[in-house]
Amino acid sequence: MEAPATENLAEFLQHRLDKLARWREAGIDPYPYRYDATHRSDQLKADFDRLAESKDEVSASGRIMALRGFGKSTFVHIQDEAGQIQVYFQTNKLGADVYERVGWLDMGDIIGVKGTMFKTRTGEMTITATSFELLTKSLEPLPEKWHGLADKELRYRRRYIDLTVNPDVREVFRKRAQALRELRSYLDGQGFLEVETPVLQPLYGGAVARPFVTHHNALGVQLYLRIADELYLKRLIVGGFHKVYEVCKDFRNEGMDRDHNPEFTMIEYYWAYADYTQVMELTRALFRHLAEAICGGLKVPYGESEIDFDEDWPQRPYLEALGEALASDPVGLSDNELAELCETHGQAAPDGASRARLYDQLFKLTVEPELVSPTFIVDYPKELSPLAKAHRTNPDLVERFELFVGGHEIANGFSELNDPADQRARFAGQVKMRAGGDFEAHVMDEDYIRALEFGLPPAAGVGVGFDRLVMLLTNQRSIRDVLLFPQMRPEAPTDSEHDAERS
RNA sequence: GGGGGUGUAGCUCAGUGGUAGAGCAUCUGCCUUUUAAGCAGGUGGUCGAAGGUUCAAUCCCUUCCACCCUCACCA
Repeated sequence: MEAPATENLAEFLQHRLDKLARWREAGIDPYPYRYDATHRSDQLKADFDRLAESKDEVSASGRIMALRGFGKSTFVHIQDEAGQIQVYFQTNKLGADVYERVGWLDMGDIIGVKGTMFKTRTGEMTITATSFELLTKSLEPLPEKWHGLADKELRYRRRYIDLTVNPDVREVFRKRAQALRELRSYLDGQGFLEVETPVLQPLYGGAVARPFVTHHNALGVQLYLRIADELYLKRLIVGGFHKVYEVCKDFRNEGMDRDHNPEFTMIEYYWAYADYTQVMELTRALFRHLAEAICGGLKVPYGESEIDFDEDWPQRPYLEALGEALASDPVGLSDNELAELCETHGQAAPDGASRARLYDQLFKLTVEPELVSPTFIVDYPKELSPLAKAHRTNPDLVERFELFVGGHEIANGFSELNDPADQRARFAGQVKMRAGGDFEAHVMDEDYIRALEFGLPPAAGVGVGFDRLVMLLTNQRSIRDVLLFPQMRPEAPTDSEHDAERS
């Protein structure tokens, strides 16, 4: 165990250990095995009138979050998953011997209480204890009770404390679980089959990103943690499933910021015999369902503004949206002119940037920040999308959409490219970019081409950034606030650990 | 990687080139319907780390570390 940093902490720990010893000396195990409470705190409150009237014996368990002693009586708030309930200990109710043990309790201890319900003079619903048990002794101090734990680093590193003292954090993760549940039931209801595909992949693909690399000893091969599930899910469409989806943990070996964590959750769904207009409609219906289920309505507060999932969701062609923002047709501009525009909009393009890349940068600078209410940007240039099918009316474009909400990209989908020759050519283009130093470009995936040669029916698919969706639904501005344990730099080893490593 | 910020008691935060502060928590005492309990008295600090300047550094300088914000990278 880590040594206490200061005298104060050492003293604190010693006091707790002394009390722990007192329980043991009294023949009581301070870490017993189970406790069966009759009620949760919210149930006691909801059913209070009946319970107070009948004087039925109730029991509850939880962590002591407040403790006020008055000599021969003591008030305690215990907190369970649903909230807090007050407990009242009195000498003449418990007897002097049992009441003495109340003095062995501390903030943070976990106890079980039996008693009956009543209201104090100030009207608070309270259990008056007829007996109680220590369920777990706590040896660490809780943070300050009024301000809670505010330090973000400590909140992320010691999420268990954050969850204990900050109830709204618990609420965010309840909503996250609810969103996932609703998403599954919605897709299941639409006839989608939930599947699981490999996290460890011999080739990575389906997105433009650098992978985490690992090694399998038995096979003696290099493997990659998946960056996307796309190519496996489409193989399943080849295999005859009509509608599949996966809740995918993906891994990308890239920078971290407010919108990016190296591991994150993507929802991908693929629908055979459908095109991108149909998956757009499905995505819209899914998001509206989630907003209603999680937020209780289609108008969702987000920061200073509000996101309205109820309005029509406009579909704006990529080049048209870009053209409007630039006040000239981007197709008619030379690469040099595009690069100059990047500069005038505040950010120079990297040297030798491809045309698609210049478009992309201009789009991010001018169009993307404006897309607060849900908007589909559709029909992207081909170079940006090596897995999307060419547009049925314009061979320079692909049938692809990205959904923007709150200024962030939330979903991305397209009519799937199913012509094996075209796919091979696109992969070849990617391989060339890769040879040119672009480590994020796709690699050639022969097995995937073979699957297409076997025959992928017309299909469309979507990837949804689930963490970002949860950010919208819970009004959080950082991805770290919707991940229970966001990626952090490992803590520096303590001196003792350091010594242990050296010896 | 660039720019900005933060780091002082367990927690939330003040503060100063000359022996370190508050509130809460903690400890002791009093108190049987309290509730940010109260009253009285205590304990608790390598002022993120290492160097430097200085008679003297928590404060000024340099470097480093962690975290936050921002830009870049990143579908």
